[in-house]
Amino acid sequence: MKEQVKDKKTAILEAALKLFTERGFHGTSTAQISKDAGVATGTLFNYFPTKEDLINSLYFEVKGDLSRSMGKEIEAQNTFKDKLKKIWSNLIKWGVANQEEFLFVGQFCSSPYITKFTRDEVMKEYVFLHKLVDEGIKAGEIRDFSAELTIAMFYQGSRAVVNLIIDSDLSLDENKVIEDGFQIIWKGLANN
Amino acid sequence: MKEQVKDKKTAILEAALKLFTERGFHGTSTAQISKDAGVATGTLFNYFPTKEDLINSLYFEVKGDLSRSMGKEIEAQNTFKDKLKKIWSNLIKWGVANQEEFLFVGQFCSSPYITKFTRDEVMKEYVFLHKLVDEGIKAGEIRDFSAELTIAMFYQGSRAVVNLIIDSDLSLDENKVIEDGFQIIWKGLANN
DNA sequence: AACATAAATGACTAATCAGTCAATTATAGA
DNA sequence: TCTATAATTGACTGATTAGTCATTTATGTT
Repeated sequence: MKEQVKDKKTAILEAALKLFTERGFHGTSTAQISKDAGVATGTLFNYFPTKEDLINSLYFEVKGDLSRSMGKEIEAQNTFKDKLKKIWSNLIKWGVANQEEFLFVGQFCSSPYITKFTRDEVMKEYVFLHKLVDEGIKAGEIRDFSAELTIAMFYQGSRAVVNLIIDSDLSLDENKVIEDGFQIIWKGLANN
Repeated sequence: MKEQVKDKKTAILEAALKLFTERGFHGTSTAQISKDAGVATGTLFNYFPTKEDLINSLYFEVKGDLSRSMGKEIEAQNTFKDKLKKIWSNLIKWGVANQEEFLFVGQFCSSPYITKFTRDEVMKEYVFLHKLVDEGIKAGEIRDFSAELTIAMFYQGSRAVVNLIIDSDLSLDENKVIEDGFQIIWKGLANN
């Protein structure tokens, strides 16, 4: 794929991300996306046959980025607790640094425009978290609740913290609330 | 307001709830809402001057219902922990029993179609939770993190549990996961 | 029954939508 | 430079949209 081609495709995806997040799927016209991206309406449909293809591609890209960020530097952590803490701060820092993407994922994770295929593809990238939690339970590091419940509480907790940081005025100490949040979730999950 | 009048208004709100949840704000036409509600398109605009008025009324109603359900039988609980536990199970049971409403609130809580006025009106009903948490902190029942963080973790945790119950097959023991979830969040928040 | 008022109707409109396609422009190899 | 192919364009279309309004129907009072 040539230089300029990639630029246009990227410009379309970026414009779509911003507009979908601001105004939703049906609230955003393809004409508007094209205009924001600085391309003709026809160009959009060269890269994405339909509007649904566009949002599915976008969802896939964003979730992939989140997944990669989440897993960064995990190997370098020695203890299970440190690994979980790293994932916690990775998740939150990604959300704060990529607020549009964070809101987009929140809005469209259970949207009917995201196909089962896209959902399944995305899921594959999160297997490692499930594995890690299973290991943590087996090793007696965290309490033996279902891994699904554990992951859901952990993930939603991290989203709660991001929302707090986003909504707050600037006086809020970001690192403190990340640390406090982890204290809460870790104490909740840990074995004793 | 007469009997039949209320019926039509209610029918419109119910149809709107279902369709907005399924297909989003712009994805749902007023014609479709009217048709589902069994009224003429003009009738909808007698009760709600614009589509935005409709969704704001709906949001207000649903959030009010959630708020009232959340606070039920709190006075009957003796300890702070029991009060929090009651709120926890009230929140989750409301979500499970009102899945459309639950998804609607999740989708539209940060939507641009909900006005600041509606948001502020809704907020007023949640003051009591903030007060309760403040009291709990003062009494040394729960740890001294910011009330906002505490409430956010608690609320998102309850949503995590509802999502789990909704998505799961029927083999999942609902009461068990409510209880387990509370164990996690309570251990996380409690002082020692 | 006669009247007044309120509620309900659906055909209608101007605007906007996703997606098409014939024509144009840019790129690259010989 | 010539030719072939790929990328880009935007005017266009049939379908759909939120909202209007003149008219009809239902309700309540005397």
